[in-house]
Amino acid sequence: MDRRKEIILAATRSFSMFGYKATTMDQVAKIAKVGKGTIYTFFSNKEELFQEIVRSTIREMRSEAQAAINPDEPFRIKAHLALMKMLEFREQHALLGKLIEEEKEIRTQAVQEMLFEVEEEIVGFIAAKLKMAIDRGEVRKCDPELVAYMLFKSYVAFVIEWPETRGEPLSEQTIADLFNETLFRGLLA
Amino acid sequence: MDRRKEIILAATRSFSMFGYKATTMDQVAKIAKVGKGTIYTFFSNKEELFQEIVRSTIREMRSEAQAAINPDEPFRIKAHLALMKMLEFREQHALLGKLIEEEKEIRTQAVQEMLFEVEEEIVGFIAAKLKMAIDRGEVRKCDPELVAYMLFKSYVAFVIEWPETRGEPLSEQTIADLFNETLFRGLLA
DNA sequence: GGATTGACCGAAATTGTTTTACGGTCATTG
DNA sequence: CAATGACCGTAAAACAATTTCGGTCAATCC
Repeated sequence: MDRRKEIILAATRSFSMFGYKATTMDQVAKIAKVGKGTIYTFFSNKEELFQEIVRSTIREMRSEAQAAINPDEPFRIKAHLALMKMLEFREQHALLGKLIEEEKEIRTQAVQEMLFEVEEEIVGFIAAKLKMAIDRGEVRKCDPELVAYMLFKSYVAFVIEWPETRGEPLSEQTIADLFNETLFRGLLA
Repeated sequence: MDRRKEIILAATRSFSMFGYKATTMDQVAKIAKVGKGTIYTFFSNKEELFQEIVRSTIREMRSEAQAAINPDEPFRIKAHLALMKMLEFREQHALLGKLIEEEKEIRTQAVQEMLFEVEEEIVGFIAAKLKMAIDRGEVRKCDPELVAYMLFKSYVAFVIEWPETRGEPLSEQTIADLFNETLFRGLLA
């Protein structure tokens, strides 16, 4: 049995169930059935252990997004599916869901930083697809980073914030239509 | 001297300097040079006094936005100028600036509610202009409320959030160009 | 003798208690 | 009878006492 893997497994479960702050190194050691000192032979501190785990979750999210799209489809379809998939992942995945909750309620610094990395990954993913669409002439020339950022923020606004403040969520079709008739339309070459 | 006016003046100064929570009714009474009980003959409680003041600030913001635009200009110009003006007002105005700070740090409920009204005012303002543009055939048919919401959220993202996370602010020209070439372009009839 | 451990340390958070401050009232006052 | 400020109950701040936790390292084990 691989001690390092056991530690990561235990920490993942604990972070997912209790969040970053409420997870103690003693707890992780106990679940992983190792001495607390052993953890520190693999990870220099709690935050590094945490970062490693979140970053592997981010890679998982990227894989799922990649798997959700078909390279042949137009950019607007790819962007919509990828954004919806990643936003859903962010909310549904046990670890990230717990972290979002913790950020809202406790504002743990380490958590804020990692959720920012999640955001960067999503924006970066969309920016890369957008750049490809520009290169192949499907989309007009524009700053992919800025437009990807706008897409991300707008999707978050409609998928997450709108239901929170206005009560009723918007259907996925409504959101897709809205973007098709405004932003994506303006992007067409 | 008008007691009611004096009270509003005193409360405005106090809310602007110390925020909602840190303003006490004793403090307001002292500044206004009235007994505390007198305040309660005009306002039923602290929150109502606060609401009255914020709502008058909102009207002030609307006036400034209205004054900043020319009815003859195309929607994209009006929307840009109005959004920039209102976002600037929101950040620069002593009262609203203090409230934004208080919301971030203390999350006072009464403050959250009033800042939500500020947001609603901005979105409503843009939605109204958008509806007019649609009626006069300048802009394609769309849901004005949803598109105005997207505009607001995107502008906040670029004007306020981008500089906070990425360090460097974007020039107003960069922002205007970005929207002209994407969202506004997609809206054209 | 290198890997593993958990008792141990100081800092930081939590808990429990006392004191203070505050929003709102209302009997008194001018 | 409009205006006031002492007064009330609650809620928050302040303080003290206690516990918890991240990280270390001498002792232990294999």
